[in-house]
Amino acid sequence: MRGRGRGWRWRGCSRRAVRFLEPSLLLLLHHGPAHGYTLLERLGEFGLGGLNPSVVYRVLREMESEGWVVSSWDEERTKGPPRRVYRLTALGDEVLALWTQDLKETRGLIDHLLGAYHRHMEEGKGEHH
Amino acid sequence: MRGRGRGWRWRGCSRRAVRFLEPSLLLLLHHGPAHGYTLLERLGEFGLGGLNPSVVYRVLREMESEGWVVSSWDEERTKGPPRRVYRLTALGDEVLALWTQDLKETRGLIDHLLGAYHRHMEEGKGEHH
DNA sequence: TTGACTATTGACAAATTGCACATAGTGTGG
DNA sequence: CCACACTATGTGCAATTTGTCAATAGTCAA
Repeated sequence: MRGRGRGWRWRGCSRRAVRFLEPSLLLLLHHGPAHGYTLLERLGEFGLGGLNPSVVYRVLREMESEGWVVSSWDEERTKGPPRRVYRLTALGDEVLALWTQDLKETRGLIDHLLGAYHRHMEEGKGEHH
Repeated sequence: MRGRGRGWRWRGCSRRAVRFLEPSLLLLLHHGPAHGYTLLERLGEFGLGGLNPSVVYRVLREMESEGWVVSSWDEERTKGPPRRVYRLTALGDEVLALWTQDLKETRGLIDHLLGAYHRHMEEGKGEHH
């Protein structure tokens, strides 16, 4: 059903994207308060473009229920319906720091994997037994 | 319910581990055929120790149904019940190569995120607004 | 008043993951 | 022989996570 090409790649990319959603949002909010919709658009900067808006809004509400961010309705009415403004809390600040630790560990794992792969490729000339 | 400490960390680690399971197994099998149980133990080398065996066996069977590996029962009886021997297929070899590409992309995302974080920390002295 | 665009939310199906237990062979001590 | 520990794999289901579709709602312009 997902022989290789699309299925495989889509699966990998999508799940990867979701994993980086929280730290990306926290980082964006570290620059200052922002609307959900704005965040949604700026996620492209982190390679997370094209995510389903529902997913992003849901994660934002979850982060609020964790106390990492707080939201309030934006008073100034521009075009469109009322918008939520999210801003980082002190806890969210800490969590972002923890996330960077986690990301460093993850990068370490990746480096180890890729290192082992390339070493083995050079030794064995890419042959598998 | 998962205020911060354990819940957060466990969640992150466990899910991360599972994400690296497939490439790790493929890489281990790239060195040569192996039993599921052996693979299970050697996963520690990639920081994936302590995974529930069921999870690993399940992924192995999934990879077989994808055609990335093939298995057969080991004839030589040692201590314990019959064991499956898994070996990589040519397709599995290709998929491993694709996985390394994916891992490199992922590392790129992480680098970008961490880079942005540290740059912003230096500029703004770690203050959030 | 219709349609397009901005913004957010809700509900439910589909996929993934964790866990507890089932099965099964072999070796060891009493 | 029996109980137990250790090796090895597999099954089934509950819990969690993720994807998708549609609902709501305000503004603007033709």
